[in-house]
Amino acid sequence: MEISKKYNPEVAAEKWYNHWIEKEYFHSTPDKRQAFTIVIPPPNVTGVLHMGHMLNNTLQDVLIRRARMMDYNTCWVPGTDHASIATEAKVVQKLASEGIQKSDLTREEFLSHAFEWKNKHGGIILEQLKKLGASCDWKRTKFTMDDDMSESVIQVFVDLYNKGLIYRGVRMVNWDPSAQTALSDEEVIHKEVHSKLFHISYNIEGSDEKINIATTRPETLLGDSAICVNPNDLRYTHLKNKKAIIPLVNRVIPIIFDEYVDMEFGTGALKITPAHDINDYQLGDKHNLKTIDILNDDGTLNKNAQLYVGKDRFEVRKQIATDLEKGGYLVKTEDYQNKVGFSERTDAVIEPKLSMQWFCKMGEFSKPALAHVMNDDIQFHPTKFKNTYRHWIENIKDWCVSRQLWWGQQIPAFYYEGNKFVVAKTKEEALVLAQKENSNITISDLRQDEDVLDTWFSSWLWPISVFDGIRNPDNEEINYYYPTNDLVTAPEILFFWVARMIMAGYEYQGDLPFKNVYLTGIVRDKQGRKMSKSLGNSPDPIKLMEKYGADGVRVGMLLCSPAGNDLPFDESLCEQGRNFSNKIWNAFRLIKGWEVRDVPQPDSAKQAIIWFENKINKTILEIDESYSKYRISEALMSTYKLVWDDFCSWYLEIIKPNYGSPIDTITYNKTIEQLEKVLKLLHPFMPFLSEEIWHLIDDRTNDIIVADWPKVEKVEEILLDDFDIVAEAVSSIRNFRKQKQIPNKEQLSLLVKENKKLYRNMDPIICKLGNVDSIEYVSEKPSKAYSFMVKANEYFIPLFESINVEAELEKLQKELNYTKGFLKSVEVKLSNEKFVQNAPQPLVDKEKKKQADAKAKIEILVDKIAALSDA
RNA sequence: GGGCGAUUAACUCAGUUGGUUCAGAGUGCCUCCCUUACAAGGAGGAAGUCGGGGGUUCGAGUCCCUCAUUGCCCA
Repeated sequence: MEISKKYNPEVAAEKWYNHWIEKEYFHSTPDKRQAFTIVIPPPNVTGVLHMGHMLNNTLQDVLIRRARMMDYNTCWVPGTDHASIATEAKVVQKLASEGIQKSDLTREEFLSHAFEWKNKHGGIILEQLKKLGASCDWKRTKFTMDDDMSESVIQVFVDLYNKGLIYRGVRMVNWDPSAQTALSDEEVIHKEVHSKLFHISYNIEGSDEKINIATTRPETLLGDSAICVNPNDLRYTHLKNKKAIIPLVNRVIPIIFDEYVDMEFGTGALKITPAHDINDYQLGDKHNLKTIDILNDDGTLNKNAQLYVGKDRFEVRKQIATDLEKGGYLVKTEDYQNKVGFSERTDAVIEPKLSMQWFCKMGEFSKPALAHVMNDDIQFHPTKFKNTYRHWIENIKDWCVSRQLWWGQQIPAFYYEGNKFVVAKTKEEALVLAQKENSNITISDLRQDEDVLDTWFSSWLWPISVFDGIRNPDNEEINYYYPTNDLVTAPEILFFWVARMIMAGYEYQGDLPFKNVYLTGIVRDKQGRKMSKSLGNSPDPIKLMEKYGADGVRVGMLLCSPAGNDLPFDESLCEQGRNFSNKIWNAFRLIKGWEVRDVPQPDSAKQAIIWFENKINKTILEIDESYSKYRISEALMSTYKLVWDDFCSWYLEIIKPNYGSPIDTITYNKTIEQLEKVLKLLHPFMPFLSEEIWHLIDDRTNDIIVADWPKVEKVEEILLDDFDIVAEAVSSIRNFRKQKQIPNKEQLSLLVKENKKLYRNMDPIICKLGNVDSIEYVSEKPSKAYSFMVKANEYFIPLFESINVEAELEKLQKELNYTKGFLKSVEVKLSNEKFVQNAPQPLVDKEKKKQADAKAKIEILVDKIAALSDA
């Protein structure tokens, strides 16, 4: 069979993915084994695959594939969320391009357009994940607005309402005038902006005096209810009981006193606009001020403003500044930097707005959510996020769960007789409740709340609702798969999502939703910028996979992504991944190319096998350790080095038969055995390549995807140390060849003066790799020879030409100086009484041994130098 | 403004409860080699006063204080 010189990933990928699906390896049903569950962070239906998804889902796939090999019943549930604001915006936009306004449609008509859009675009990311090799249980694919999922959401809303944990109330909310909906605090991004601070003077009623205030939002003065100063501010004490007159509209407002006002800031006088600023609102509440809302939902001014009615808030800001100046009210304008909230979805400037919304109380929920993270029932990786989490939970505010949109679950509150309402799963149930109040009410009198629920109000139930645990809390699946094991997500949504899932988990299952939370970094470009569509700095993951293979990209992503650290992405990482694929491919090609015959096994091969078996066991220990700490990049690096350095560079080079010669059966079989172990370790990282080679090794029906994860056997550390000595000797011989320009083909002899007992079994390895014809142990150093040392032992390569005495002396002198320095540092320690007294005994003994070793070595070096100098 | 991190080689990062001369890995860089698995490769090599300053200790990259720089979260 002819095997291509380079690995072709595309063929293998498609072939094996289809094979795995056919064999239903990804599909899980409860059985006797232990479950290992991951729920995907549902990507948004509007999206396409980006590098963040690649990283995130590669990690999940690695965890799930390893668990599968460890014989867990693995279940990775995929799905998407409906992303109400983003999706509704897209649908509105699409309709607009067809000349249809949302306002022209009924709710039902709009939703049918939205579902049509979702059916067309909603599955893109999941399809793309298949290219990556994601081993999700596709039969379980969920969408947050599937009927059963929506039912769960509504059920929870009703339940929490009945428990008194959901209420309706007028509150200051974050209003997105572009999407025309309220947002939760978490959806507001505060950004530093350059703005202007306007100093405006208000006349005092019945006096010539004026009072100056400073504001970044002069247009809001039309909604002012008071001016507030600090009672301790001597500049203003005389204004008690006075009133001020709002410029331009000449409305009279009181001057009030409150220590809230910072005397140092601006003029020390603050205009109070309770309808348009959260702090002002609280002050207004305290002082019983009028609330004058001057804005329409779209950000234009309404008739309460009296002036500029119908104009946009930003336009008015410019206009009013001019008008104030004309009227002599504008004292000065200065440049100012402040933070302004923007909508996460639409990037519109957020308007604090008073409105009637639904809220979910967080107080009780937050208690278990905090406790179980702090006591590590739920572990965060890396742990540093516990602090951030605690800080947020401890300062949590009630969650605004209503959105003024149509795309989502409509709030199951039904109004009648004006503002009276009942909350129930269906209109029919609502009627029953309403009729208890008034038996004359008919179903047509009931009007359902127009608003929908926040998308996160769906997502927070995700680990439960995908197993139908809300509607059927005791069903077989939820009992089997819940709690899930690992959650892999971005720190950005720690509060949005992770915290709330924990709350929902304890509320509805009385248990944690997952045991481990792996927080990934953010994928950035080389310049450290976040990857975004607008910057166009994100590579197309599909193209990357075409270029480097899915395995190559997976390795590239993981190589540099320690948990919680940002990942400065560079294509060269995928290149490294591809090169690694190729390296493995060629190692396999080498092995497969050998003719196998019943010939005697060389000693070198025998020793190499013993060594590599220990080496691989040691590495498996390291890898398992790394996995248990969720140090996935370290697990990969250990695997990478095992393959490249230990297996390819050392092991294969040792057992490789001479060109044209066959390999003996024992060595060949052992080598295949080692290769198979290596492939298993590789499988979570490189599923396609490992499966491909697995089947090229042997025509077989069992697949590596469900093979057993290698078990660690005993590690003989001493053998590993011995090999290190051998390796060092080989390197020294290679160096010597290089210096003397002696080709590898030319055989050398090696003499060893053994000052410390060596394990000679591995000598054949030195012969093989160094092309040494014999190793002779001597008690006297030969006169004409190149020499090097490994530990305390001296090695000599006899020379016919004379050696370069000067160079040799220099080399020896250098080593002598180093060793003397070393000895000195050890002796300083040992002569320090406090060290000898305080340090643990084994450490002191170690130091003594070091001292003795160094002394012995110095003696040898001094001898050698003397001998050379004489010559 | 409040909180939490980070700062180790040119780059990205390890460095476990302080204890071998301890400063490490991968990549990149430099030298040599198209040798019969792989040039997407091989064999070697150089590279850092562990951000600055103080302190605790027999001993500090590791613990404490402080300053600087930087990132994230929240207001």
